[in-house]
Amino acid sequence: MASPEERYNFREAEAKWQKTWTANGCFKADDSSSKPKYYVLEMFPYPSGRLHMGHVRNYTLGDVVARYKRAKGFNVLHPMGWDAFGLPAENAALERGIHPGTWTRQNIGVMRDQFRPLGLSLDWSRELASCEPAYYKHEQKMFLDFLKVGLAYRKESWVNWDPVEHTVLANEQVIDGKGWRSGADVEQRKLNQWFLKITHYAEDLLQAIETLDRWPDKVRLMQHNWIGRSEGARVSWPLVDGAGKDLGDALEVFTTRPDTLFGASFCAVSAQHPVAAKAAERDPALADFIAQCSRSGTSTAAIETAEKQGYDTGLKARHPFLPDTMVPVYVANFVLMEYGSGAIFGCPGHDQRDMEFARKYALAVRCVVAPAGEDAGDFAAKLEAGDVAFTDDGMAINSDFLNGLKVDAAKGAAISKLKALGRGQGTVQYRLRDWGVSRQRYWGCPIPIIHCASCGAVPVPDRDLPVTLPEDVTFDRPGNPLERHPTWKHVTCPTCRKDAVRETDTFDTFFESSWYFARFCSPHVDDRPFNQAEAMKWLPVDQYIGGVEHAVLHLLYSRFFTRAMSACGYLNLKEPFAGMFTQGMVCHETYRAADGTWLEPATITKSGELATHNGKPVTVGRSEKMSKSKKNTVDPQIILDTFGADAARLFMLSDSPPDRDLEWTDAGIEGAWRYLNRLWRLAVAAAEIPEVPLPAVLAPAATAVLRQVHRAVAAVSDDLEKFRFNSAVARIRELTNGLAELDRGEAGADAVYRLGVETAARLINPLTPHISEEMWLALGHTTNLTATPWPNFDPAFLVDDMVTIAVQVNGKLRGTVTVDKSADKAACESAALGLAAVQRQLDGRAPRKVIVVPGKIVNIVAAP
RNA sequence: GCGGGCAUGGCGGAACUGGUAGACGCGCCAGACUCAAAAUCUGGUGUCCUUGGACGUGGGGGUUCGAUUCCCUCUGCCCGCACCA
Repeated sequence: MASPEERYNFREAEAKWQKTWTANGCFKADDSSSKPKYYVLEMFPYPSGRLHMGHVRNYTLGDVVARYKRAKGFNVLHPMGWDAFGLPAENAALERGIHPGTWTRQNIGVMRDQFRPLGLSLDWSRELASCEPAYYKHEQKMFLDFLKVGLAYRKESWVNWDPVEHTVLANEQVIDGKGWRSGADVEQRKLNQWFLKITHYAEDLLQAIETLDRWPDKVRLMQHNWIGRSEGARVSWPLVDGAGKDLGDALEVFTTRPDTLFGASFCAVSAQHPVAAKAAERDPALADFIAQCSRSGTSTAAIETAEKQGYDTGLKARHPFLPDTMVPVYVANFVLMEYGSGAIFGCPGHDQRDMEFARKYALAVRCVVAPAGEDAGDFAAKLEAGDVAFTDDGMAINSDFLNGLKVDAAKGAAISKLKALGRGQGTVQYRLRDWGVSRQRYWGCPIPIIHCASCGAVPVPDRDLPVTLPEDVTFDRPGNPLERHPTWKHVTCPTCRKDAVRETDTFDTFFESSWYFARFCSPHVDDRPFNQAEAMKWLPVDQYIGGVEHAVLHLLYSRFFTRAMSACGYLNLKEPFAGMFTQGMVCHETYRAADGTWLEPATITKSGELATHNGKPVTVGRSEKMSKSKKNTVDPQIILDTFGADAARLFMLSDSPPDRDLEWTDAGIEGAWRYLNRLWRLAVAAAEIPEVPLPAVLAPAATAVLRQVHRAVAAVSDDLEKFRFNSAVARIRELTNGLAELDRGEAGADAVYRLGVETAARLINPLTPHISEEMWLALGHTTNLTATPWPNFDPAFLVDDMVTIAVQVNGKLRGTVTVDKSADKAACESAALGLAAVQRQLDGRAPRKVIVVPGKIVNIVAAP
């Protein structure tokens, strides 16, 4: 049936507006604008070839911000690109024989096409793909600059080596000590790797977290803990051999508890510590023990709970304060080479790990700190007989010159003494390690270095950049194709012209994502990564949006890169992201058949509480993150085809706060679709009303709705500013409910109705851009909403003349009274006391006390 | 183990700095329109008893005239880190 109530034709409308926006260049960031800038960025996607609901949510959130800020008069930069290097492309090559580059570029094409129907306000003219030489050549240059200023270096380090795949594995790729794909036992190997000196900025990265006031506290805390600053002391313990002879060498130890030095009963070094290696030369059993420690990976939870084990080297260490006291030196499996100096001193009384170790190897336990208010002697006796270390604050005992000092004071005194004796000093230690960027992979950015037998590691000269990946590679054998390519790596040394080989490692793919936000500011310059003036104009990103899974590494690496790029003259900036928002995941119920296999939502039939699959009952599991393995995914393509982009966007925005997980439901998307039709009917009705100014005199009902219009503008603006998109939708729905209920026969009601529908269209435009443009057009406007400023509100309409206040007796609600907004306390009180319900409660008793908060509440306290 | 977060109707969620708990939506119930269905519209919907009340924001306690909101404690779930000396 064809009538004004005809359902909204999203297919036609959405395609039309997408075309119009593109044709008019509505979303191009204007480099010469005088408006204030606003840079909105969502984390760029990996081109997996398929859009998923997580993408839809992520880019919708960013789009709301971009469109809102544009309406608020900002010159908005909202670009899009592809995080295009990475392992899946190599897996595709392995499984299907397709070249990683071909696969990746095909996927980009497919995904770009999938993005279009979402109606995102993106500036596609700045699109980039990190796998193209035009992009990655700049990071090769940057890396060489980092090398020059000492922010990049090469060192030997321990890696997880998969002997079957001939490759290094990331910690996440090692499961129970075995390679994730090969299943082979992972070995600890020493390899020459390139590192970026992120630790150079440890303190600055930590301090500057304070300035990131528009980041979630959670993310700031995670970064804080990741950097892991701890204050302590380096203490040196002169080494003595088994016969008591000084070796002229000292063991460097890091401790946060120099106040407990008098409780020391052993020292321990890591299995990878030089002292261990040296001692093992004369002791095959020790060598075995060390080998055993290296074999057990350092990454899995099982190993972390493993029992503490040690091996006595036979060496002794001389106590820094007590020259006549010696303690044994162990090699221990729980001491990490990468932290501090790879060696510790053990004080079993005041460290639980040391306590366990001491009990196992029958070492002395000596109490040197006792809690205030307890008898030191009794406490010490109990502690030394038990298995639990005391780690709280207290008073030093049995500790010579430290006795009587509280822990903090004792730490200071111990450090002063160490310094005076030349045996140590106060120091700050970080958990943060330098960033190892070498990967033994093909599909990444080549590291621009040439290894020459006589000149060492030589940077590729500028004139020879970029070093591009060879196309003719095969993946039929394990290992890195660059390594076994017949010609690619064989070159002459740029310095001495002798035969040399290229570095065959490529960069960690976090490298590309650490600076793409700057490239977006001037994506077309060729001789530099970006134009500095342009970058400084747009950066920092005003609002960055992405998943919390990148809360530590990607964000920390980008913060580091921004500093490093500044150190090399590319920028003059510390922090790349002024505002950060982490969105929740998209979840769905899970379904399992009787045999335990997962079933896709589309194959489930539901009637009431019962769910079936082909007539057989199905177990409905809890809602979990959409994943291929649990088959609980919903294909955005199907949703877009069935309901359109606006419905998908509206549902994603309205059902949950954006930082929380969202549960995808059929009912939800259908509800969103129904609302769009409701909106459209309002627009069709309003379009019939001629555009006239609001009359001076309005009927009370019309005034009330007019008030509602202004309130909605105020509330929605505030909600959008604060990322409360779900609440913004609720406010708009309240407004349209009010409009639908308005009696149009009353004076001025038509004009208010029209204004209300127009306002609703403008308010919902950032959320559902297509239908709002269509409404705007239907209402007779010749301009686009993309170019229409955000509506204003009149604060006078936000307050009512009369206010309804709650009346309580003894804190319990007994009724409400409506009084003039300027009513004083006495007036409120007498109005409240006039309520029948109040009198009934008082039952003749006089109020003992009356609390009046004007405009809010009257609470009458009656005698009990 | 350490650190952080969350807990509100059948469901998703709202409630600004302590002041009418449950906005808005989903679902459900009843009715209207229809030959019928869909769509749409109207009304209802925290729980328990009879109008009027009583109870109610994970459990227990506290502060307050008044607590979803602040404090203590317990329970459950989620996330991060994980022998970091």
